[in-house]
Amino acid sequence: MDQTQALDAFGALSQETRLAMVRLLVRAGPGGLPAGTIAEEVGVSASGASFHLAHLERAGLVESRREARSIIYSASFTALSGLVAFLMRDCCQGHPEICAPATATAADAACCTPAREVDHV
Amino acid sequence: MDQTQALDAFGALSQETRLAMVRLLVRAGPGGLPAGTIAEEVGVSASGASFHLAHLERAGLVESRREARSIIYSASFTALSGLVAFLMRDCCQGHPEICAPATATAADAACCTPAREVDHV
DNA sequence: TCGTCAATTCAACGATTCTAGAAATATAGG
DNA sequence: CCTATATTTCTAGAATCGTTGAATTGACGA
Repeated sequence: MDQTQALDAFGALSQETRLAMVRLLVRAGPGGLPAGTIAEEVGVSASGASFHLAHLERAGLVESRREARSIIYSASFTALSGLVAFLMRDCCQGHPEICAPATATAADAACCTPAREVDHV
Repeated sequence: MDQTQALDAFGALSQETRLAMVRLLVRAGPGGLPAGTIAEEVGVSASGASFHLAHLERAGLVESRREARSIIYSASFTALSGLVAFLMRDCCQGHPEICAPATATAADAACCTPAREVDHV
């Protein structure tokens, strides 16, 4: 994730409807959800949902696939984790003590395995 | 960091000049930099810099203090780490395997101490 | 107090973004 | 082939954002 991609990602996440969509899709998991369900869930019109989902897809934060009559959108976990990494790199830059709270929070979320068990990417 | 604060933070970071300012201030460390230096460094007019710095301050990402004739801006490491935590929480939600790469990247940056040495915040 | 330097505020303008509804496209079933 | 469903595309208008230059405020030294 370079600065330009991060800029696009931040832009995409800086809008209430789109942030809600991403959070919804993260909760939904890799299976994703059809556009219509997303629209209903976040409370926007079909065309509005399409506009924002297209924006998110352009920014690389979600992916889409057609499935019969529906188009299924799912969160791009690769992009999200890349964005976290971008923020961490910048935030940590020479300030070890700073990032620790964030890492601790992640540990609190009881989902992130310790870094030492993970191969460097 | 709640959703509204995150929204403001993303909005603040979604603009080239402002992202550059934050990165500059992170590099500068807690000591910060005067507005004039920031303006020169990122290549914008004095009033433009003031506009964007005010925006960043409203979003809580930077802090300011007067020092003689200058106003010194510095990054809010608390806010930045809060933003990372927000993203981690959402990103990790039920997907342990996802956040690991981000954590690994942070470890690569050779700046984040292992979470177990840190008190939960 | 006056002049100067550092920074902010203000006003105007162009550009981008968001929203809403109508029309178009793609898929499936009868 | 016709109809219904799911979604996107198009168009237009309102709102927000970013930039610029001029005017203003605050702090300092002579």
